[in-house]
Amino acid sequence: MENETTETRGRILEAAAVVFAEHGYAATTIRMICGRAQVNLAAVNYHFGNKERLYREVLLYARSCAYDRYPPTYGLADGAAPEQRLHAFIRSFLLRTSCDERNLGFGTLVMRELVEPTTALDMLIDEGIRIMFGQLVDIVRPLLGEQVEEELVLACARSIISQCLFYLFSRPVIRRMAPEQKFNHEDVEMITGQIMFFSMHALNGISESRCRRERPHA
Amino acid sequence: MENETTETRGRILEAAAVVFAEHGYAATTIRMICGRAQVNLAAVNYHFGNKERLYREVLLYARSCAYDRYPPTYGLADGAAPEQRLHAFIRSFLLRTSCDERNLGFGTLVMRELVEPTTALDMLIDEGIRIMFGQLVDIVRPLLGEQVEEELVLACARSIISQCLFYLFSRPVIRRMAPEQKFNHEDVEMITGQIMFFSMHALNGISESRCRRERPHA
DNA sequence: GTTTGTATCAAACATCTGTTTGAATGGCAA
DNA sequence: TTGCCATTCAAACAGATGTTTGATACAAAC
Repeated sequence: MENETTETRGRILEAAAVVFAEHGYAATTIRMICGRAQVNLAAVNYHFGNKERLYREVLLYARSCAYDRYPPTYGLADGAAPEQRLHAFIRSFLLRTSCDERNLGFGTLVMRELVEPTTALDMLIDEGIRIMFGQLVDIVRPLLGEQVEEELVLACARSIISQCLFYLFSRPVIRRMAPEQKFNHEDVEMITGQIMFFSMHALNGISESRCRRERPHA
Repeated sequence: MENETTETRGRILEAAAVVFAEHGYAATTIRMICGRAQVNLAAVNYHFGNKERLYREVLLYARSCAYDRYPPTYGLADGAAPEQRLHAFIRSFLLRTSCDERNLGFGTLVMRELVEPTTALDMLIDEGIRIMFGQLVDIVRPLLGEQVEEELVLACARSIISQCLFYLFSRPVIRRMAPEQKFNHEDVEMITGQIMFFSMHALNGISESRCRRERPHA
């Protein structure tokens, strides 16, 4: 055909991302996807083999879309200070997993995969989550001062990433308890600020208390 | 029959909680539940009407079991200090949502409901989540010092509850990245300690920085 | 004993599911 | 043209799903 990947294949991929994100793997039917993509029912099995393989390709496709738009260094200058690097990490994470249509529901797809793991979760962990968390750990380490145990760095990194995940997982609740929250770019800036505010106070406090322990009554 | 609620009904309720927690609403079949409960296929529709009404009753049943075992004041003496109250809140939250079989998968059920809301989510929010969060806010407020804006209290409460939710949502990932973590009672104590460590440093830092702003150069 | 109402059961129901099939289409090289 | 190949399509497939049905069992009430 015209392209190496046919147009039909692309339409299925985009439609499937939206439908899988909205309903989850089990509740999504191939008929929903084909209806939205306006292609024949058999097209999914022709182009992707079966539903599960389509789902795996959707995960990879949505992830590459979201990461292309919002890489972990989004809006960050070279040689920035650790605090700025943390700010950029949190902000790009929130943007990448936000409901922005052009992310193709990446955040929601991963969220669902975490809650109801399929065989695709290992793929996501090995090729994405592990790297992402490692980057955060490298940002947090210098913020905790010198000679800090790695276990403490990991615990702090978990505390920080958990605050980012909160606004991913609790979106349905927040939407009902605080409908004014819209999760647009403006809200992301504010949420980034709140997470930074809380976390930097924690990191600075931990760092200081450890200095005092090293050199008491100084 | 012998009891006001028949034995069959109870068996279905317990079996359904486990199966719904394990597979989610859509992927759970009535045949799975009845097979596990060793009752006839028609028993679900006889005792509960249909699958959705059974699911709602399961949510309420699992919640009451989990809250009976681990109330928000679990292990807390009267008149305890705010910091101890926060410790008890975090610990009971983690225990209540842990994988302990006698919680009937309450944590997992709520987690799934958050990710894929049904009409039952409103019920959970109005009768549970809102109250739980309000209790946390009341614990956090005195820890931030006097005359602090309510919006800041809410943001800090969100930062704290998000760390607790992390160990609920990310369990599948943690299980694969750090298999030594078992989420038993011992691990809960350790995780509680880590969340307290990070959060108290944050709260103290925020509280102090605001005092300094009130009385500069004091 | 007869009736009544609750509870259980095997079987069937209509519908929806993912997948397959075989024919039709259309572009392209020989 | 002819043959070839990738692609699309309507139709059908077998199996699973939630739900219903009508028969049966059984204890209590009359």
